[in-house]
Amino acid sequence: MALTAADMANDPLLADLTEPQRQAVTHVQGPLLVLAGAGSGKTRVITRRIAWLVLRVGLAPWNILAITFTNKAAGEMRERVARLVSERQARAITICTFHSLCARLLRQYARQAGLPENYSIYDTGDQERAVKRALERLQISGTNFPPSRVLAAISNAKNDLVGPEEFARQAHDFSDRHIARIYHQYQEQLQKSQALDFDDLLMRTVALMRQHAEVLQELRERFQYILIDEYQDTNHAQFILANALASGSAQQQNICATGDPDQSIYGWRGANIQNILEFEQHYPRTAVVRLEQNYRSTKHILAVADHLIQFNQQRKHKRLWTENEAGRPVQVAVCFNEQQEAGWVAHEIRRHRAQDQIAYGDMAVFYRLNSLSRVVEDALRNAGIPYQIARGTAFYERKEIKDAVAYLRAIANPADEVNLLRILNTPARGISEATAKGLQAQAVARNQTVYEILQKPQHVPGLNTRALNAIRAFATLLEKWRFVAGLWEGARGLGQGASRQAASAPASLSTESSPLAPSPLPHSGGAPSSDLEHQPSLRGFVEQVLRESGLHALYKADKADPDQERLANLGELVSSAQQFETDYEKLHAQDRPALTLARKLAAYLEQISLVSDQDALNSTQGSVTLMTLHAAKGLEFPVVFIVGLEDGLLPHSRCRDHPDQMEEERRLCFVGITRAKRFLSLSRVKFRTVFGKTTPTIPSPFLRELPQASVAVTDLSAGSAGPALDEGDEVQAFLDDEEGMVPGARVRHAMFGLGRILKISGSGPHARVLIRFETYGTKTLVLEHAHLEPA
DNA sequence: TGTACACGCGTTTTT
DNA sequence: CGCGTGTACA
Repeated sequence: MALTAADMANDPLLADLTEPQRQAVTHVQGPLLVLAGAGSGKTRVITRRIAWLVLRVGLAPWNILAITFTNKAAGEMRERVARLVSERQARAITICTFHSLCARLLRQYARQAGLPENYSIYDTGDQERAVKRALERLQISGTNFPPSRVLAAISNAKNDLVGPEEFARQAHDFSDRHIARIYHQYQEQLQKSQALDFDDLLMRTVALMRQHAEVLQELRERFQYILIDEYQDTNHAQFILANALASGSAQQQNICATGDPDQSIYGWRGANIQNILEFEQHYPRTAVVRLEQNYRSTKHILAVADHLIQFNQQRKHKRLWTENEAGRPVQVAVCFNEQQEAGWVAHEIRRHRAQDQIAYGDMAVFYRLNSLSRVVEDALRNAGIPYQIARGTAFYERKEIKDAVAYLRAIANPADEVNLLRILNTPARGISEATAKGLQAQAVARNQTVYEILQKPQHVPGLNTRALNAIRAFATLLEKWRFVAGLWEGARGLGQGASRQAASAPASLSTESSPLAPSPLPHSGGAPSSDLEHQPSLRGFVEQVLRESGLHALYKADKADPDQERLANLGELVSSAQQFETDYEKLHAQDRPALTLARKLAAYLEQISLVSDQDALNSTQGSVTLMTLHAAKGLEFPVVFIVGLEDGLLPHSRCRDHPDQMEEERRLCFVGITRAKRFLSLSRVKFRTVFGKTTPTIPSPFLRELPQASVAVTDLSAGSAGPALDEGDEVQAFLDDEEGMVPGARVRHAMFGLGRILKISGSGPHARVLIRFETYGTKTLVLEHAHLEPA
């Protein structure tokens, strides 16, 4: 469609956009790549584009699929789109993460995917338990193959769509061959438990599409327009998935990717930056739009970010620019130790509030490691500054919550052994370790699930009456809950995989407005409680389970927790169930079959599995936000503090000697810097205490890479109490290129003669120089002791 | 079965 | 340093 300039100026969807932004919004046919620099109005472009497709092109909302990186981003995008189109239309658009899309598709096409509709989703904790069980079964020592490392290997394989068999074929060294066996056994465990891990969600969806042409066809017809945000952080499996959906015909390929290679920070998690760099090769007809004007930050902040990122070698050249005011120079604070650093941050926060009238909610503190939050928290608390934190120990990872959720998971899917075994004797109900082992052994011997064995424990050898009674009581309890939830198998043969038949209904992918809604699946066969009127609410059900399981009593009597914090957390879980139920009922008000307890429970469990910490962050204006640099992606704050700019921390020590990872660390720093709108402070400390050990630090090399004209250094370390500082530790030591000791300079050493400096790391007495000598090769020397002379 | 203590271990970042 | 796990005891 041909649009005149006048058309555009008059269209409220375009009027306030720049030329490149308009191009991105109005491009309709064929692949589109939007390379959006930080703060270039990407979200605005995406939401306008969706509105454009719906309102101007006339596309049906349910033909649009928008994929975001977090659930929170999805929610916000839906909200912003709803303001442009109607509430109802916005609801019909599929906006979600890759993982929740897959979770829903796998439930919708459970039959074709070879899955029960009520499969469990395993989180990291569940995965570790499953790996441990696999190790046990294989008689492999967990010390040589730590579950976390094994899981990382498995996860990498899955992200590359490499299954156990192929992994085994490719495994050539000792370690890989063992991991191959563990991988295989791990999958068996999951299969038996009817559980999927995060990576399986993607992998199984790809498999579903590959094996069922009719499903793929249906999905292609449904999702005619695909938008993927944060494309630089997609992995191989996600690429394949998106590509499969978008490749209906050569004419179609209505795929729009937005992202910024400079903000790719999830390489360690399998993200493949090549996906975005090679987008144009994948889709030859791609229209590329570059958004390089920044609307977010001051000139100084942007100069710092831009200067830093230019140090990355493997990068498409790009320059960010802004018409915003120059603002204040970026502060670099040198502190004595982390207490002083945190105290300084607290002080600055109060100052910004008093002097600049900036609300607490408009300020944030970023750090590389979650463990660094503690000191900052203490300081803010002492200063009386309210804060919220993207928690390191997530709500759903707390013991008591995992216990409670394990009950719900086991009720929904009794085949789920990890969760069933977790609750078997929690709270203690007379089922000993030995008894549990006996049950498991019997399950293996008879090739049945532990749940099935629980139903007829009399066949398990070596159980006394007490154990038998305990088991029967527990089994009865479980069945009762399943009955209440409408999941009871009733007369269906218990002997032949009853749990596999258990009918929990899927969380439907579509809404009432979709004509392509899947036909309602048969569910809750015959259970009397499928009568809506007589079912308890989800909230009531959760309360019932907490009460009757004894969990409530257990934590009420917990002497190790005098403040009853755990009990309060259980209360919070009940609230979350209620909150979910309210939202869910509103969303599915027209869809009576979706309102059964069984379906609510399944949907609730899915949400719990896929929700992340940062989704819980509320943007209330009342408190300062603390989070990791990774979590900061996609956000912005008028005031930003980044703490811990030290070598080994940012960049992290594991990245040393890995140029690729080093560049990712620089991007991470770049992401943090570009979150700031008006004020930015970077800080480092001279002595940091880690694991109770205080050690001198080396400044982050990134500090040397900042443009001096946009930086103001403050040294707070000198006046502080504590061990005397070295005399030579000057304020600007890390920024100054003193005495001509800069990379590239020629120098003379008393013993090694002439050479050229390749690199300098650190400052003051700890600075190290890497020199290539003409006759002695390359050496690293301590600057202080080397007594170098300019040559 | 529950409690108490010692030891040892680990710490990147997350859907 | 702080947590969780594992072991020894009551």
